[in-house]
Amino acid sequence: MLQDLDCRKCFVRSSTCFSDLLTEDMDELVGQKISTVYKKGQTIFYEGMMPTGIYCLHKGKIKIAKRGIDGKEQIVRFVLEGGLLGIRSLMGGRKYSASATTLEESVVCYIDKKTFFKLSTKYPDISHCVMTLICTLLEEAEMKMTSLAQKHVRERLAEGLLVLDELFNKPGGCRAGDEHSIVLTREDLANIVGTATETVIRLLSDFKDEKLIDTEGRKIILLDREGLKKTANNLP
Amino acid sequence: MLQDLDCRKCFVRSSTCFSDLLTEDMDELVGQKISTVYKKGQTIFYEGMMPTGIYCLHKGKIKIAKRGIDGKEQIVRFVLEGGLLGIRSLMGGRKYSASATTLEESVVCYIDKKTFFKLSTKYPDISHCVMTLICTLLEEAEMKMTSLAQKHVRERLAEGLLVLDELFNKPGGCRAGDEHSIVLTREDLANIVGTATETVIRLLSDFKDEKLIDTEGRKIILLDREGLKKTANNLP
DNA sequence: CAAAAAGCATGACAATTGTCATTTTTTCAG
DNA sequence: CTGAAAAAATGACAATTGTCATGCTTTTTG
Repeated sequence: MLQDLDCRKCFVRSSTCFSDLLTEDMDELVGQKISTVYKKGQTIFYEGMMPTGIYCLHKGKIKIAKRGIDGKEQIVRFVLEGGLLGIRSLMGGRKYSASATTLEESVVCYIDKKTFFKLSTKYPDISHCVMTLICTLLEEAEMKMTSLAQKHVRERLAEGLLVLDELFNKPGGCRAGDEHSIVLTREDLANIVGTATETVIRLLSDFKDEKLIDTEGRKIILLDREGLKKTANNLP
Repeated sequence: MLQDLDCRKCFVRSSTCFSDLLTEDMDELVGQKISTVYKKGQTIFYEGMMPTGIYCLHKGKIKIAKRGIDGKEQIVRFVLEGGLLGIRSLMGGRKYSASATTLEESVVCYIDKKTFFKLSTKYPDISHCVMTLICTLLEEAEMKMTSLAQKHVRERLAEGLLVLDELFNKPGGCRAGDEHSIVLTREDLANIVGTATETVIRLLSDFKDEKLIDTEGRKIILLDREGLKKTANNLP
């Protein structure tokens, strides 16, 4: 647990639902929230647990994944700095339907549901922000459903690489915005795209032969994003 | 267009977000809403259009489907009597990401977004109901993503039949609640499950040989739901 | 009610993808 | 920095699924 994180000075707060709070409410938030450091690979909450609040990601990267068939996991989405964890389950009044696991050392702030609901009742902007977020997630989920249902693995992998690049290397992002690279295990990639690890490895080799990507150990560097769009069968 | 539908007497209203309105607001709703009859196969809104309000389904069945690869459609969900159409797009302030098409003759009431937002601001229950609805849709979408990513077509089809049966034949539902049957084209089934029509046809023959289902023309009758659960690889 | 259209069924074959086994390489922790 | 553990790579083969072509049946509609 960390004592010295002050939301008032939090550099990701402007990109969260809590960007505009009155001083008194900000003080309450600072007093209530509990910040915790998680090491790489640690799990913040597990599928099946009942939420008692929400988590706001101060630093790090999180994967949200469901238990699938025979213990194989399905990665549903990622959360980056400034993002909320567990909001869908809390708002829907349901158990977590997926677990949240860190991809790297991360700092997470827990906000009690009582505090959160009090704030969201007082600030319509918070409710609105949460509603917009969940609507976006649903739209993305439906797009992904369509890809999974209709595209071949090769197309889905190309698409997945492009989506991950957009997500992890966006200009305002946390990392060197210039290099278009992705660092994930091939197993995680397989669990995003919905295929076997071996298939991902083989297809990545193909992509490499076709000069679409390059690899350095685990790291995948996108060389030809237009080419990837074509192989992803993404029209524009 | 229909003139004589009165929300105050609407027999599905109790199952909608508008179950409790003051008389004055109910009067306004009756005045504002526009009811339209759509014939089987007609489309209420198209993917890509900007929503200007929401639709409430008074009577009938609607499929919500996205344009996928090479014009193949992906059925994202169904809406039954009392359900809302286009709510995700309206709340998210985005274009429709899917189209809504009737599966049978249907009566749909259109509510202007101004009226809807006015009501939802006045009645927190409406906002809450909408939030819960969208959270449920997201949870379902993520489950479906996992199935599409991890299960074989055979398992997905068995699962799909069970889900459709739950949906269309629920006890309080509109149809003979006793017969567990599904009436959809094999193409629609393929577009739910994410496969080719021929594969659905072949697998349905297999299921018939295995006494899991029976068919009468287009109609599919579920004979052995426990057996279907097993072949769907659904544990409980 | 009958014609036209839409949907269903089936066969043959090819392409895609999964599985398992083994070796090599990279990553991580002490 | 180094050794153990995890991940990546590769081969061989089998199973699943998609595609195309064709004929038959059911459904729809005037």
